[in-house]
Amino acid sequence: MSVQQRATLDDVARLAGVSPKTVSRVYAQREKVSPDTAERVLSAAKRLRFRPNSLARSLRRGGVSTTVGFIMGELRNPFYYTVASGIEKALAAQGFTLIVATTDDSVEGEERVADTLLAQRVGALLLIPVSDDQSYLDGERQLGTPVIAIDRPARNLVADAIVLENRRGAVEATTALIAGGHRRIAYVCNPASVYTQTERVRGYREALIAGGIDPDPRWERLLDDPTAPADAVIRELLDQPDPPTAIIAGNNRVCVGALRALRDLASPPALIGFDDFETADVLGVTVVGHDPAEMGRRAALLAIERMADPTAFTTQIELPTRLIPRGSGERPPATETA
Amino acid sequence: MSVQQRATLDDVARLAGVSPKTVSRVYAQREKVSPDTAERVLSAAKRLRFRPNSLARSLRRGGVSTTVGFIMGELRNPFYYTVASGIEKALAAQGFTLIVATTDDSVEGEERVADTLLAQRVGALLLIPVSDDQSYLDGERQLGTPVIAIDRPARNLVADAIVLENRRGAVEATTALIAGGHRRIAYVCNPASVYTQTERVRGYREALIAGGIDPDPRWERLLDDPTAPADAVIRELLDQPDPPTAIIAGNNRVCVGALRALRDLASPPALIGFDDFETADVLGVTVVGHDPAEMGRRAALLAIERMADPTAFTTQIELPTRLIPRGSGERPPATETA
DNA sequence: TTGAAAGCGATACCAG
DNA sequence: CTGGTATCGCTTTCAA
Repeated sequence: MSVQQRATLDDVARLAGVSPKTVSRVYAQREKVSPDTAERVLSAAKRLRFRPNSLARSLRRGGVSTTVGFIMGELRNPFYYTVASGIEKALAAQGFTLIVATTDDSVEGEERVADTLLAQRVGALLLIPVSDDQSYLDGERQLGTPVIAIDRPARNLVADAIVLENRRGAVEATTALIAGGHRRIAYVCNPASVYTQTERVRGYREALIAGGIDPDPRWERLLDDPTAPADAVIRELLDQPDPPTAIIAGNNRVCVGALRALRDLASPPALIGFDDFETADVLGVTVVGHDPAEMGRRAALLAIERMADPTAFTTQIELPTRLIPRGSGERPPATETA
Repeated sequence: MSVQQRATLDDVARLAGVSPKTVSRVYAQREKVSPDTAERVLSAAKRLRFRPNSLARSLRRGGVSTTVGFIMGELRNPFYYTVASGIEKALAAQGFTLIVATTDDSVEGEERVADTLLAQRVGALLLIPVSDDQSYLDGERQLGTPVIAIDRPARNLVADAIVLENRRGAVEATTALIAGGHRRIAYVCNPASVYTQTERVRGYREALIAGGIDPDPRWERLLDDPTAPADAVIRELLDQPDPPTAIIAGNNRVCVGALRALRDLASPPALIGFDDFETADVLGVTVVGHDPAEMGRRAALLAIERMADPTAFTTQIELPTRLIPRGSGERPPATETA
């Protein structure tokens, strides 16, 4: 079984009886070639099963890269992959391909995979920051590789960012619970020391104060322990005297954990989750929803724009959230004397 | 704001006072360089923020590609992205990067993105076949690019495949329902004309016959209409006289649809889904589970193996499924006279 | 409209 | 152990 050679541009040129450059022109958009020769070239290319090598094309200094890198925590997280899906679609529509790399949400992982991606000479780098310091990317940025942070802004780095209106979303959820008659409203999240959560916690507290309620640490569970199971945390929260009558889950992980903890309760507290998830409607879970795919799409479009002009000013784009009532958030507080 | 140049291997060589080839050796594993010069080179590289260009490295004829392409239907489908996650992890562990491309489950899409990926000179191509003819990849395979089909075998192409024991899983589910006293057991899937479903339907029918029950078209809904909402199909199924007392959902989409249709029923039929999903335990759904991440991992490992030796014989690997009882599948048939 | 020659960044071959 | 030289596949001047 003989392994043949791959046909190159020169092979095509030879067969078509033209110069390599002419073949190149045929494949380059908006370069003039007489229709006659173009056809000769194309048929030769077809005969040889020629496929232009985009590696070689990108090699040239300042050559156009056709790839974009995306660094994410892990592919199994619904939020992450939905963002990835939005990115991929938007890129593909413009002829770019997506290289994904995951960090397992670890700080070392982030820098390591960034290195790999940059070695591939991606035209732009999209990332959901894990580390609280992206200054290691500054050299690359100065070299002209645009960096776009998603979901949380980059730290110590000039970069565009696409984030959510986290604070506003939290205010809306909290206000709705207050309007529903709740006074003891808990907020649970894990991890807590990330941008999205600090913003959401801030909104939660602001809304409490606006509603005439003093924020109380007893109702806050701001964890930073990847191993802490959310359902256990929720159970502990509800086991205290004077338990909260409503819970806001800071992300979908915690929300699913809360569902596990609440499923067997006779009169469960109200529950509002952050981030929508596929079976939330079946489960009747009220959430602060947003559109992760749209985040990805916007990030990809911005990346393409920046690749065209890396010197432009960077911006931070905030995407809206909206409260989606499905039942769990509309439960009234259990009557005290029941 | 001046855009600087990226440091090259030659720059590093110049600064370290050695030849380019020596720098190259430092970065190539298992090439002998005196520790003294190696250190000089590395410090020079660091000063210049040098990052080897893997594009240039792969350009050389027979050069080692560091990328693997994965063609999938769409990134939002839990099954697909879990597979992708397994692939990515396994690849990253060995220094490869993953390029993903999605087809929106369309036949034209598959060939189009395969083209893009091959233009990137991926070292191997993994795909979940959509088209029923992958012969368009044969040229590339002969050129030495291994192709690995996941979930369903490739058609008209010599390629490795990693699939599930679909038939066995369907037999197990059906047999369990029969053992539970069910006689009218429905099977619903959409799309139906894909390998996994034809296998599962076959297993379903075999198990019925083995249990002394004649397969009956009235209980089969083998759809091929992407727009048909699963919940409507289930409702229609249950509305007929003499409705089934148990339903097997051929994939997770249909299963979630079934949940929507069944949620308000007083005495819902038993339900077993194919494919596990995140909130299945919360919802108490019995499923024929498997491990999509493991499929991805195995596919990636096989790809790496084949890249090292593309002339090896191809194989088909079957991965096990297992019935996970969670309640919905254990419901007894409603008493006829209730 | 077409072609010749140089070069992108790294590696392999063969000497030293 | 180290260094020249050709080369991978394509694109960009600059001429013709």
